Amino acid sequence: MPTPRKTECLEDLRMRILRQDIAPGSDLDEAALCAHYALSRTPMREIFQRLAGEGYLQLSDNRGPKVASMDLAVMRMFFQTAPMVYANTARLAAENRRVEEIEILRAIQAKFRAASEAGDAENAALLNHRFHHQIGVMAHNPYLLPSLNRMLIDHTRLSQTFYRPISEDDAARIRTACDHHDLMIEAIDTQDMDGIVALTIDHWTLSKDRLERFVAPDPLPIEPPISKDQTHAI
Amino acid sequence: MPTPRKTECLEDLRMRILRQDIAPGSDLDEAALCAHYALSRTPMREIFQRLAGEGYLQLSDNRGPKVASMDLAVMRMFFQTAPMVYANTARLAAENRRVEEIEILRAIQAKFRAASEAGDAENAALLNHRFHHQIGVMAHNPYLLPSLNRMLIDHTRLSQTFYRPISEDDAARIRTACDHHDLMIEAIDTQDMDGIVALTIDHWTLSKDRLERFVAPDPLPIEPPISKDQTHAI
DNA sequence: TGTATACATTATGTATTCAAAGTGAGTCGC
DNA sequence: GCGACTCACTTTGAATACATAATGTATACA
Repeated sequence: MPTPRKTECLEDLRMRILRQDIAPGSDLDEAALCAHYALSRTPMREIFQRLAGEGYLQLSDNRGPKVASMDLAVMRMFFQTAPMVYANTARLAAENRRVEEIEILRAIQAKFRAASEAGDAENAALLNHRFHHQIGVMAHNPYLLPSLNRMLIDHTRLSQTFYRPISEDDAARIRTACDHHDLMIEAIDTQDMDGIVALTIDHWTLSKDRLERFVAPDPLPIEPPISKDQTHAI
Repeated sequence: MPTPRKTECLEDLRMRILRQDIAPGSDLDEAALCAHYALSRTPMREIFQRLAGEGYLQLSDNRGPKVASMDLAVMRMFFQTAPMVYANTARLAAENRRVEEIEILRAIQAKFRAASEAGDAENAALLNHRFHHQIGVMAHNPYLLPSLNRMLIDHTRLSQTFYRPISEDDAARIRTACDHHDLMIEAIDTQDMDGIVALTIDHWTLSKDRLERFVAPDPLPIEPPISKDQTHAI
């Protein structure tokens, strides 16, 4: 393993992007990050390359790295693609999961329930991410996993406000979502293919409605508001 | 743009992996590649990082990079996942394509037809790759594209023998596949959603049967033949 | 006063050097 | 004679030094 600071930096940057602590579309300052994590430029640039490969960053030549943006055209694709990717990975997870992996999923869910019931919105969103990522791992499908991971990045960024209940109706939604997770674990455990697909669609539909309310362009758009990429509105 | 040698090296390594010129599962010699492409270790390692992000290579700590392997467990997933990914990206391409992109697709198809009719198996496989990649680009869906690209890497590696007709029956298949491409272009052009999905499934079914015949584990397996990852046979 | 060009400064890309970890061969002890 | 340990060597990771390209500012000229 390389220096622990490198791993730490990698994890930390991922978390900060997922929490929108670093805003979508914003530029990263290589020198500042090097100083902050006490790393030289070489490992820092390796981290950038890796995060770009995972979909967190975008790299272009002779430019600093930029956090993946979430413009309206992309968001439209997000809502169009998510149910398919989620349903298929969940089905594969039920098919291919190993018993020891189910315990990992249960452990994540326990933490998720605790965080969401405690009103810890930030950690709830992150643990929800880990829950669905674990399902992706359990699918044992190297082709679908990169797509799922990209969906989850934006899903988690969008859901930053999701677990911060405003109305009693919102709180009820969160409880339902949490119960969904338990049911999903059982369906995966018993390899109930039809069940897991139906549950996943229900789970998606629940969050979809609320997520759509928070869809907005990047906080401080870098590109001009009207570009040829944004031909469709949501 | 960085030094042209770097771009050249990146492209060349991709091609060599797709052609199975570098076998799946084999290790890459950093020093040898640096010498060959007249690059120092820093840009070469950036290339490795990037290729790993795209799914061509696998990196692990304190080890040389390894070409993505194609063991039986993975191949099973390949055949299970491909129709879904292909059909969905094709449908999205028909929906979201821009007119100027169709011309690019036609140009690739012209070259593909020439190569396949000339019996140039290697270039036919590579141009087929570019054709389907372009459809992926035209889908304008950043979530699905990484999955499509990973599928295409293995599809192209598997199909190395596909365009080298043995029987007249094989030759007929290739002609059919080529005609499919033309029909697909038209369906995308006219935004015929149902048409493009049906065509894509047909196209997949055609190649599937022949691909399955060539499924084999890595030429020189590094891992022992029986590992806990290979619980399923095809 | 506006624009264009040249120069300075910053930021990005590459090469080299240094450090640490893994690997293999040889030898010593049992 | 077999096994384990040590030392040398090879390979990988990190840091620094160097080169090149991009950007912004200032000045000169129209």
